[in-house]
Amino acid sequence: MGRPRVGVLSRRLIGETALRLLDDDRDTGFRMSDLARALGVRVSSLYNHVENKTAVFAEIREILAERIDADAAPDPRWDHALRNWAHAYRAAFAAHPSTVAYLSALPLDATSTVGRSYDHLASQLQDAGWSAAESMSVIVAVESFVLGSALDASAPQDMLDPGDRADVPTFAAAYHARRELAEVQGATPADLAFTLGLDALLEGLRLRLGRG
Amino acid sequence: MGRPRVGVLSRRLIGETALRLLDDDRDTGFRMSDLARALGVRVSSLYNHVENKTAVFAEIREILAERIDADAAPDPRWDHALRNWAHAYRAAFAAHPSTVAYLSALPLDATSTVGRSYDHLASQLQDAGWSAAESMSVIVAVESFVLGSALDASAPQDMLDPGDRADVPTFAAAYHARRELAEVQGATPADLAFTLGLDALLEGLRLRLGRG
DNA sequence: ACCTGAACACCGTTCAAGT
DNA sequence: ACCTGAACACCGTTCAAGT
Repeated sequence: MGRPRVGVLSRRLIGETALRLLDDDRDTGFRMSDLARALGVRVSSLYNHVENKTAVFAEIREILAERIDADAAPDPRWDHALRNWAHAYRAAFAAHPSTVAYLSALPLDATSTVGRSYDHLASQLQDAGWSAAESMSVIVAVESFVLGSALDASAPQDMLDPGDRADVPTFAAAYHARRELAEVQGATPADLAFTLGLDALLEGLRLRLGRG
Repeated sequence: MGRPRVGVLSRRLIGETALRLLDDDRDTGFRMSDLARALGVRVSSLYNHVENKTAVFAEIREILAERIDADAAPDPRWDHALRNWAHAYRAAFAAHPSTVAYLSALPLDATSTVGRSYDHLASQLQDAGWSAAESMSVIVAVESFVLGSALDASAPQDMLDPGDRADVPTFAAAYHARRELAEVQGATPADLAFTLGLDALLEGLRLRLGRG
């Protein structure tokens, strides 16, 4: 066949296709051969655009990072801006649960888009009175919470279910109470923990800033 | 060879050895063949004790969970108990950074030891005035933060380094300020974010409970 | 009940050949 | 510059044979 007249592949297209495959089949991940088939191409062609499979995941993260950056509504109040960012961040993962396990394993890096989000938030935090060093810690702390919550949310629903274990009665009761409360509120149990935790975290941060 | 007079392998021993291998070589993970060699045994022997490689990771988690449960100092004050648990949790991961990526990908489950920790904490939280449903959310929120922070801490030190990028000046300055502050305090940047975030989270939770 | 050796299966990656 | 086909390499897992 040789080189096609018009380029059929690109790093971005490969990433988008891989993301779609992950969404379609939550359990099994994707194989490079799946990816090639979905793109109407042979496996070896992929390697003209990505170094290896890890680079495909990195591209997926870049795609999600851009979405987060675009979706996070700016707000003049630093705590609201942080909250919006956290919600957009988590929503991106919630829309693609099966990516979480792969992306969280990739060490965070300062890719272009991620770096830009950091830059905006750091400015705003420092304007509000946080020191330069603290502003980084605040961002990383919120991001850590979001990532951990996304991992929790991506786990199978009944993964914590104590079932009929008699040795942990309080845990079992609390587990079912949380599940029922979530159902009533039309949310998932993971949503409840995320909202509760994020609100508490931001409240604690406000308080700390207020104290100087 | 056939069956040895005295059993040389066990699920626990396999897990402990795998944990040691992960500690020794941070980058590459371990192969089942590495594990067998370290145990003085052939690969196929392992499968008499573990179903597959994932089960080895599950055993590692069980080992760490027991350590966390043993190390978390109880305290009559619910917020201190939570804080001690969070610190023990993170310390376990800090001692074995290369496990974090693997274990965080394993969905949380209610293994015996983890379930027991949950049970104790849930009791204490409810005694302090949290509802049953809330007590679960509080525990999950704190655990999510710890896990996310552990992922952050396990990433290479300079992974966020914006380097000489001119497009993100505030981020770059904040990044270096945090690094210097950490050095002065004899901690890692990840430690600073963890402590700041955990304190804020607990402070926010105290406040929320106080408000009813 | 449990270790061994050999084979299998799967899949990521490489590379010379082609246009 | 980029797709193809074929081969390679690595490694997790299985299983009949042995004690």
